Amino acid sequence: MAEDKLPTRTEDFAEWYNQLVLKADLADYAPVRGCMVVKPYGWALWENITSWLDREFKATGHVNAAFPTLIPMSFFEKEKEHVEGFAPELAVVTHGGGEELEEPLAVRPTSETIIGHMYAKWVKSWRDLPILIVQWGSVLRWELRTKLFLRTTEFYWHEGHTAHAGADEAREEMYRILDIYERFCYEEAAIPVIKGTKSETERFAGAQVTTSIEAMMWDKRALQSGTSHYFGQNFAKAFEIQYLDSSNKLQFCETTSWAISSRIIGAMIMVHSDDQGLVLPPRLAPVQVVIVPIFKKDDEKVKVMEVADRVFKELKATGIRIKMDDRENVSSGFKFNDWEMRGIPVRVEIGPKDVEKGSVALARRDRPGKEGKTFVPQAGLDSAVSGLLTEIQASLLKRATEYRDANIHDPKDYEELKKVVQDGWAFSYWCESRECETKVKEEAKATTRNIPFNQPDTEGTCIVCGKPSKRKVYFARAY
RNA sequence: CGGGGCGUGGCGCAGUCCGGCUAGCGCGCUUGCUUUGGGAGCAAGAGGUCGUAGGUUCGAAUCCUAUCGCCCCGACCA
Repeated sequence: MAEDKLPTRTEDFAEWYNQLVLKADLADYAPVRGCMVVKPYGWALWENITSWLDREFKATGHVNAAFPTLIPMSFFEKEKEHVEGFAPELAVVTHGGGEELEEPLAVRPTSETIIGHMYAKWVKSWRDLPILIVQWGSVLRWELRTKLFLRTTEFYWHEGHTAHAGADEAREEMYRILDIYERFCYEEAAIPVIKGTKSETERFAGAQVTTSIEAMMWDKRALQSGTSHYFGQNFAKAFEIQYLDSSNKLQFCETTSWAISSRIIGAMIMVHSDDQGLVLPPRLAPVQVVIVPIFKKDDEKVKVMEVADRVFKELKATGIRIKMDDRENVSSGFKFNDWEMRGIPVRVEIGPKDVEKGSVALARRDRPGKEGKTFVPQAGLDSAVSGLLTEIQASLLKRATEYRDANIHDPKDYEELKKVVQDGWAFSYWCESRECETKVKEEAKATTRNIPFNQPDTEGTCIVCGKPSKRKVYFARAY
């Protein structure tokens, strides 16, 4: 139950986030350290996310499959960078059936290794390619500091794993997926993102190229919201994924992998939500409209409920996800706050006065309180509501985009860079050397987010060392 | 692992220094009546091996010892 107020975002952003997740009924802490329980409301939101992505993946020729949770430890040894990257966060099963295992089994932190092993078995000929498989499930990483949705020991995601005959085709796959992720963020989550390439140090363990979409949260920190990797032949060589090409030569495959996780829910919270609670984009909201009937006496109840039931049916018939709040043990005021906490985009209030006037009160969640409330006629409500949902969706994206753009800076020199990344992002030329990147990380606590695909035509000089440099990068403090 | 804090009904806490009688308070929960257009009121209830295990004592939430767990701050990550 959402019974009292959240701390404001300005007061304590971290605590605002923690309480919001609990009070909006999205998730709860599990009895296991660092793990969360995704509650039905949170899972419904996740299902809306996954079903959109699943449809897009299938539309681009991908198929779903499932691989085991347990992976032989030895698999991780096969790719040098991969093992170095993941060894510190592996959970390992050492016993089974009361006896110690001959070979310990890792609980998958990601599935490149076991899938690579299987692909090696399945691929013989160029005719077997490409393989375009997506696995939906969860993985486990032994994180030191956890936070609901953003970083938990176990988290939910999809991982796409593809194998191709040529490097160009594999690279195209990586970009194709990143485009789907981008489209998801803009069209569904109403989150503006920047597509780009990760620096060498920020790259996925074992990848040749890692691309990402980066989003700015309300506190101006960056959140990597999706990634897509090109492995070249790294994993193919480690796992011997080979095929005979059309001229009967033995070749290594080119592979990719990519993911969006339940972390995206954290992003939606930190981009859109306000001091009243959760704000959800209408396209993903599990409940888009809630009806709150208001009455005192029994005769009022009969009249109000008659209208409320009719409105409910009319709206439901148009395909809107709608809920009737006919609880009688809580006050209307409580319900208003309760649904605002849960982020329902549109609230329809129907009271005795509305019955008389043939109107309803429409409240939009992106403008909380009385300001967002208008009175509209009951006639034609379905189009008014669907119009409002569309408007809210667009307005959230617009607001987030303006906020982000207003907080991306172009510092004149290194001193200014160190200052602006404390409360925003810097977009600066960078020589792409590890030294300059490390310096910024150590002195400003900001990392390179990505080198965007869209670059200015001009060239410049590295913000850190002053050497000529061709491309600009985003520096930001990140989650 | 290093530093700081905390374990007492579902949640948040008081009580611990200085041992004492039926272990309190707020929120939530249950039941009833009155309420309901921006977080309702009254009344009556239910609910606790005081993290765990030893010890000291006539007597332990309180003192001693051990142990477990959790949270926050520093090095990794979707």
